[in-house]
Amino acid sequence: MSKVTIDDVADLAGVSIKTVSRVVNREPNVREATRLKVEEAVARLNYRPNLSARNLASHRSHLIVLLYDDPSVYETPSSGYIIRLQQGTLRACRTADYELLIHPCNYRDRKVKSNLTGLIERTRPDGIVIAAPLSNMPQVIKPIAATNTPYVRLSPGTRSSGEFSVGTNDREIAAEMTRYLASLGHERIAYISGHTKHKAVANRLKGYRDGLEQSGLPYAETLVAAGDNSIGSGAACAEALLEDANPPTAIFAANDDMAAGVIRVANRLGIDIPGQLSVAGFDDSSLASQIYPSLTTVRQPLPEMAERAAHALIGSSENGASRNGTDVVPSELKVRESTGRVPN
Amino acid sequence: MSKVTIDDVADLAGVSIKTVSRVVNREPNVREATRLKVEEAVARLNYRPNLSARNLASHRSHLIVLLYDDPSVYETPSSGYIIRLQQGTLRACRTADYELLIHPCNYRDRKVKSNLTGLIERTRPDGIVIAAPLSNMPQVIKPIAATNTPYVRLSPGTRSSGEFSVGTNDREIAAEMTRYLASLGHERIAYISGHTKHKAVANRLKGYRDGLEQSGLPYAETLVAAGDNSIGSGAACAEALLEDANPPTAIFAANDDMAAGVIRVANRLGIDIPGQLSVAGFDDSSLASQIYPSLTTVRQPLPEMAERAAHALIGSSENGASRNGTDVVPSELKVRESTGRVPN
DNA sequence: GTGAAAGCGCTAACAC
DNA sequence: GTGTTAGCGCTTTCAC
Repeated sequence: MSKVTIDDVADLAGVSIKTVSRVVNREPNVREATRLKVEEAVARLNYRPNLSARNLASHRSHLIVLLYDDPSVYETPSSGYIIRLQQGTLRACRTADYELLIHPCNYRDRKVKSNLTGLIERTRPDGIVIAAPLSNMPQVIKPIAATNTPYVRLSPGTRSSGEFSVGTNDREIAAEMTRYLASLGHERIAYISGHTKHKAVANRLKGYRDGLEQSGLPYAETLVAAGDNSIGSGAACAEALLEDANPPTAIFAANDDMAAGVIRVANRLGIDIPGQLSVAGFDDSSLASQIYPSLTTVRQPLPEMAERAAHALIGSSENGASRNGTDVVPSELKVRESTGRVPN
Repeated sequence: MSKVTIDDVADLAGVSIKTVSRVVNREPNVREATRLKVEEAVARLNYRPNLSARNLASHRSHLIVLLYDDPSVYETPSSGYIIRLQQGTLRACRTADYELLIHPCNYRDRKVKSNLTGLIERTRPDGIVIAAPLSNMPQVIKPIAATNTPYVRLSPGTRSSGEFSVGTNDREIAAEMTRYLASLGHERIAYISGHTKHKAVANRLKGYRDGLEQSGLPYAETLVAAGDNSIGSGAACAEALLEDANPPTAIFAANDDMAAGVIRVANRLGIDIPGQLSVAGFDDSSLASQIYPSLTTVRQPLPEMAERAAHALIGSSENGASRNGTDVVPSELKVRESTGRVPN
């Protein structure tokens, strides 16, 4: 294995190591000819700067941490959710020569704080991307903020000033889905809400109400059931909703897993989807396109959101320019087989 | 944020930095009383050694890389597969104070080699866990081996001497599944094979044949279809198998996605599962328990396998003792709703 | 524009 | 058992 160091490159190029450093770090004040010489030497020797040496000297680690809820605890979030987040973050890291450290973390644990400060002090990441629902938990955010490590929150649910976050249009897209169902003739559209800890998910309920109103449909509490994001809770809510004397003709669940629970119950009860009942989810998890019938849902641009977050972090570590405000990357409706016209 | 260094600890404890280093690294030759003094100072100051400084001085990075097939390319491997691998690797890392770098990698890319050597030269990981199917691809293994970075292959499919790998009993468990189906009275048991690139998956076909033989059933080429691990290919194979004049009563697919494709086709064709057709998969992906009917499948101990692999790597980097041979962690049958007695 | 020297925080090798 | 001295490979001053 080649242990090419900056000295080797400097020797070959006939310059000082400082100049090599300048070229490698794309700093200004290098004559074009010199730059070319150095770049050629770098290529010839296949030189790669040593991350650790770089970090030690520069107090920058070229490391980004992706923080998300530990799926091993309750099997949520779903693996697809995490993988898409990782993909986006990795994309940003790769183009900028940063590495990604993943850190699933259980917010219910008493030791979250020491867990997080330990991680940060050991690895000194240049930035932390915090996925929902951790992104709106004080016990997660506060220890991180206390270390002065830059971070970006994903779908924090609420806006807060002085920091940067990336979200999507949860509320608007939930309204759009509701209007879409109404446009199919549905008048009794039920809603299964998710975990209230997840603020962005809570916004979907508001969107549902907006959508009803925009469609001239009344809001009825009997048409709203409280799930907890799991398949089982979706099934339980569906049973409760469907045994009503005047059952809904469409059910909109705040995530795909719960929608899958609805489909499961409908299958068991011999209710045809979408003939007798339309079902819509949220997330476009891998499940959504794989189950039968495939699920009409909302696709969140998770990779893009994570990529923007990581990109902002990398930018601020490179040139100190930290952004603030909230970037909104719009979600989109994915209409599939599980929704159709209201039965007549 | 505390920037406590080893000097601060040494000062407070009234010893030299070397002694602090010894205590922190659990090296021998420290008097118990001294050790306690130092440990107290470490706790009081909340000292955490700086990873980069450590790495630079010791040529060990306390970093483990998990390498797997890039799912963004063909949506395989499934996200559940990757997440379970990550969980196991993380478990090993966490207990030993190592960090995990994830590296999805596209083996079809011409630049795999420079991609991998670049990663290794930049981060100098103490070890690499290589997931299947990358674990049996020369274009992946060779560049890694050339860098002398310790690695462990997961489910390499074939054994090779002089190195350590962790696998499972693919062949035996596939035979067991086949015998299980036979024990339900099935005599026409079809098999849908997966990607031949994945050697461990190829072993499942051998297991299927073993199982038939052990059950006194003949092997028939017409009952074997070649899929490519995708849902679509499972569906296509199912259609081909089921339109036969004498169709199978059970279909065993080499992975869950293909089994889901079979179920999909059966649903469309109005074939009842498991009443008229039994379906079995392999992997116990999240899909398996979520679809209807839930899938009888094989659960691979992926987290345990990855954990053992990472653990071995960490051990060899700590004390230089590298293992070899193959550890086998057994898979187990998960009998669910999709299999039942043969129709009479 | 470029280079020389200092030092980031730690561990290795060797003294004591 | 414990401390001292050199670096690890880079970036950061600050000269030139």
